[in-house]
Amino acid sequence: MPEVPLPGRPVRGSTTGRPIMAAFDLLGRRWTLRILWELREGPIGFRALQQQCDDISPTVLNTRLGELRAAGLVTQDDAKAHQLTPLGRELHAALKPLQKWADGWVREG
Amino acid sequence: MPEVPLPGRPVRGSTTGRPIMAAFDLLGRRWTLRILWELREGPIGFRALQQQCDDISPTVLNTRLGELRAAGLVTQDDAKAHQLTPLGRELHAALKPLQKWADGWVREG
DNA sequence: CCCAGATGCTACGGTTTTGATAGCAAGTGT
DNA sequence: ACACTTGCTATCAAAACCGTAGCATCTGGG
Repeated sequence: MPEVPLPGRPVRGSTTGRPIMAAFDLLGRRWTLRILWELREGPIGFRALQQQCDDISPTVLNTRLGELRAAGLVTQDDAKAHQLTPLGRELHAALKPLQKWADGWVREG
Repeated sequence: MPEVPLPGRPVRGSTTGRPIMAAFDLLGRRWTLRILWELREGPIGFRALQQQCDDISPTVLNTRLGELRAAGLVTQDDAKAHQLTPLGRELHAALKPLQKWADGWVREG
């Protein structure tokens, strides 16, 4: 896995360690936002999640899940199902305004 | 420029045209979130913006600015300075909760 | 027990994105 | 005229991403 961004440490594109920069690095990777989004309904298996994500390639899905786990946003239970941690759920909540914005984008853009 | 995501049309990773999916595609490209963030203080020239963004390569910066313009989030004035449109400012506002979340990430993660 | 099908992933190779560096054309100041 | 800045493009290399195949494990019959 190519270096997981965490707050308090330098990340791709910023050496300051500012948390928002770590978030930008993490979320600026393809599929990351989408995966977080699709995890909102609770625990889900690898293949089911893959389908929810429009058949994302298993390579990338697995990489992203690893990053999200390392970042403390996702866990995997005994049955191998993936789900959001409390922290992950908070992030999902923080993305709600984004959805609202996107809906407005249609009309204005 | 490789296909700018817009709401209402298929994008990378989703054919539904759902606005949030277009947003995920756009924001899931490297540097996009950061650039929006650094534009918050008003009009800024290309090279100054480049420096704000930790010396992002001009190739990518220019590509991203083009995408953001096509998406209606950024404009360029007569003096070539780049700035957020009203829509862009709304998006920036919608990202505020993300910053707040990131600050909490430090403590919990 | 044996087989078929499902599940969680990993290996591999090719394509696309991203990036570093150099540098040009136009504008500014002196 | 001259140096310097600014906005950006060209070129090539590195990294990320993707599609496909397939292996190992598990589950549910029969």
